[in-house]
Parts: sequence; structure tokens; C-alpha cells
Amino acid sequence: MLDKRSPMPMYYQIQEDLKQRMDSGEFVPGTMIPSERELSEHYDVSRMTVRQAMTNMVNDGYLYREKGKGTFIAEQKIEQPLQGMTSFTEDMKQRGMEASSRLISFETIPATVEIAKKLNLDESEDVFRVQRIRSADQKPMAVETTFLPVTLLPELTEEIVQGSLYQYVEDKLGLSIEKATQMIEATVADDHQATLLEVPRNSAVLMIERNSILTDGTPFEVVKSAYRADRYKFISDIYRS
Amino acid sequence: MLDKRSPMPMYYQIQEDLKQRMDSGEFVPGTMIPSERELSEHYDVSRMTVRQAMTNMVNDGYLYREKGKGTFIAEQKIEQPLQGMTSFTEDMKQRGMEASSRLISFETIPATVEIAKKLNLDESEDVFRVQRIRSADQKPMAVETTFLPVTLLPELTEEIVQGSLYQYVEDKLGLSIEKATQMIEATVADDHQATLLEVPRNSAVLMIERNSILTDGTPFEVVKSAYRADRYKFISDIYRS
DNA sequence: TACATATAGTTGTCTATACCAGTTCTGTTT
DNA sequence: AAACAGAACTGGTATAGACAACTATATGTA
Repeated sequence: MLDKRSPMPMYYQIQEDLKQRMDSGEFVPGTMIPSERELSEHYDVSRMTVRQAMTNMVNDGYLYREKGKGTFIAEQKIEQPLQGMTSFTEDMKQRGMEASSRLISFETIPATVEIAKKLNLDESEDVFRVQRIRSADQKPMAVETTFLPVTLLPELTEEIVQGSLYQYVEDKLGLSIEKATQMIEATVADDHQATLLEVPRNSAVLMIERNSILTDGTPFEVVKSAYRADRYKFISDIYRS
Repeated sequence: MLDKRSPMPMYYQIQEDLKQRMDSGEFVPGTMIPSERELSEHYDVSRMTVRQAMTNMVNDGYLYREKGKGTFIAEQKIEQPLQGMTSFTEDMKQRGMEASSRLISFETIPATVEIAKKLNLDESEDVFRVQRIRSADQKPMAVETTFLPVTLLPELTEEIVQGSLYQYVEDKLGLSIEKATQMIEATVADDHQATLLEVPRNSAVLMIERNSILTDGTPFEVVKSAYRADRYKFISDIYRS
């Protein structure tokens, strides 16, 4: 079942296996999963190791425990789309829609003053400018424009941006995104946006700008998205303290 | 140091002690706290018990660990504008503006279907409807409409809502707000909003709706705010995983 | 039938130990 | 003085076992 010689810790392998069994439909929300003792026998590890895996999954919201009863599969939490950073695809999936994406343009341009400042570049240094239409259930949802520093990703191509950019960055730079600052505002659609989003001019659009920072503190990207206000609400949960 | 006969688990007592030592200034952000082995000797418990306390505190953001180096006090996360719940007044203060507020109406009305559902009331049960103009630097910033269940706060008055409502709720009910779900969307101003916000009709407005839940799970309020899009951006920081 | 009691199952807490992997300091050698 | 090697630290992973607290079910008794 598990690979004891793998460099991956046992508790991690158990987590992945349990998640996989959840995805496959073996466990549905509300189901009680086998007890800690049963799982420790099944995976041939100590109960504490199973507990470590399960504690992580409880913290991540996959499971919940009830003392004296057992451990259960948690409901899929639809209501917190943006707690951790969510991609457009994940976001739409959580909303029960199918995401698709169409590349409109991919070009290298000198940074504007605004973008240079946000990416911590000298003025007129080159940046990639990638523009996409993001669709949900085959209807336009947002126009997304991404700015990336050329110096950081000199070998970036169209193919890469259409794949998993974040995966590429991790492999290429050994860094990942640590956090982002997000700004949300309301505007009315300009002609260009109206055409791409297939809405009347002067419709309301929700502008979301995300500035992402890598784990070493380098600004990584500026993403400006214009969402159709008639189709999209931004939802988040906030907690006290 | 710790009370071994207390019904409180040892790891919990350790957490509380460490937090108290942080509050008292013994540990400041960035400081390395004693190693797990030292603490286990100090508290006279096993290292695993210390680890359980520390793992919880890492998950809660009080500490962070670095393999081979030690465990450190985390920075107080000030840089999260809307991570914790912020009042309009605090929000404006952080933006360097002076907040003021004018009560427009305070009335009792039967709940609409939407509000009844969100406040978990029977249809047509009474709710308070409080409408305010929120201003920053003496210029209108938002129109805020709050819905509160009458059954929860039967003695609510105009004076109270103009003071600290949250303080009143805590004293009156012994409960406080645990979390809120927030929905943000873009619309165009209707006549009423345009007049109150002193903007042209068909200007863009940022609608923020906040549904707050008390610590016992009771829905507490629905707040709908219409912000002037030319003056207000919603800003938040988000973190990976 | 109704109520108490046992009992077997669950998670919760805790111990004592062991080894691994990464970091830092220290003493020795060059 | 600089470079290396190793010791002594750090947290990370894992074991085997114990008892407590809680829940559900079955059993016996009034």
C-alpha cells in the first residue's frame, strides 16, 4: 500500500491516499472513515502516524473528528473560495462551472510606470503582457491581463503560459508564491472590455488586481482581471481576531 | 509550573503559558523560543507533548519552525487590512481618512424572503433596518444598510446603533461575532444611491455584503454597503495554502 | 417495558525512546 | 588565517504502549 522506502513521509503518503479515495468517491461527505486503529493496521504504521496524517487533514478541512464516535469526511466547503489562493479554474470548479481559457495576446512590452513600480523594475524594462479570456461554461467571465518581468522568466513562451505557469516557476526558479495583495474595485466596461465580455458598454465590471510576491520577496506578477458583474461575485470568509 | 491534576490537557496549558509569555514581552517577534527538548524538561512533560502544543501554535500563526535552527515567534501580522474583521472607522483610519456617519433611517420591517433566509428567520418575522451614510473626510463614501433580527435584540434603539453595536451585543448577549461571509460585486448606482453618494446616475458602485455569525452559530446581521467606486478599493492580503 | 449496567468501540492525551536530516559551533589541521 | 571535519545542537518522523473520556450497543434486572 505505502512505500516504506520512499523519501516521502508515511503520514504524507497516507494523506494522499485518503484524499485520492475521497476523490474516487469511495468516501462521500458525512461518511465515517475507518478508525485510527484500523487504519494503522491497514497501512502497517503506528496509530500516532495515522493520527498525524489525520490531524493535518482535519486542519485542512478535509475531515472532522467526534470523540467517541469516529472521524468523518467533511462537507466540501464551497463558501470559502479565496481563503488560500485560488486559480480561476479552481474558483469556477467550486462554483460548479467549467472553466476554459483563450489566449488573446502574448507580447513583450516596456513596463509602464505603474507596472514597473509594482514589479520593482526600472522604468521601461521589458515585461511580458499576456491577455486571456477566461470563460465559465463556455460564456465569457473575465478578461485577464498578466504582467511578468522578462528578467525573471527570460525563456517564457506562449506554450508555458497556457500550461501551468506556477508549476513552471517552481521548477525553474525553485520558488513559489508566498502571498498576494488583492485590490477589488468597481468600474464600467470600456469598449474593449465590453466587446470581449459580450456585454453592453457601460455595464458594471468587477476589477480584481492581484500582485503576487515570491517566497524570497521578489514581486512576481501583476494580474488585472475584469469580471462580468452580472455573472461574478467575489466571496470570502473572514474571521475575528 | 503546570497543573498535572488539572482537567485542562498539558499541551493546552503549555500553549496558554507560551502565549502569556509572548504577551508579557518576554518573547518578541523573531525571537527563538527554547528548543522542544528544553521545554519538555522545563515543563516536565515528554517532548511529544511539547510538540503538540507547538504544532497547534504554528497552525494558529503564533510560531514558525525552521528545521535545524529552532522555533521562532511569528511577526504580528499587521499587514492584513481585512483579514480580521475591520469596522468602517478602522478601515478609513488605516487609509488616512477621518470617518463619520449619519443615520438616515431606523425602522422595524417584516423580513423579506432573502433577509429571512440569511438571518435564519421565519418569513415576515420582524427585523430592524438601519440605514446610514458613511463618510470619509466629510465626503460620502458608502450607503450602508443593516438588517438585524428583532428577536435577538428586542430593546435596540437608535442611540445604541449610533454607539458601538458590537459592544452592546457582547454585553447583552454574552456573544461576539465569530466570522462573516463577504460577497463583493459591482453594480451601477440606482437613483437613490446616486443621490446619497452624490455621484451621477449609472456610476459604478462596489457592493459589499457581509453576513455575520455569532460564536454560537446564530446569524447576527446582514450588512449591505454601496461604496463609491471612484473613492474606494477593497484591499486584502491572501496567503498560500 | 423501562431502566440501569456492563462492554466494546471510538478519539483524546501522554510517555519514553529512537533515528533522520538540516544547521551551527568548535576544534583541528592545513 | 582559512578550510575542513566532527560534535552538538535543532526540528522531523515514527514506534509501541498506556490510560482517560466519550458514545453506542447489548444485556440483565426491576
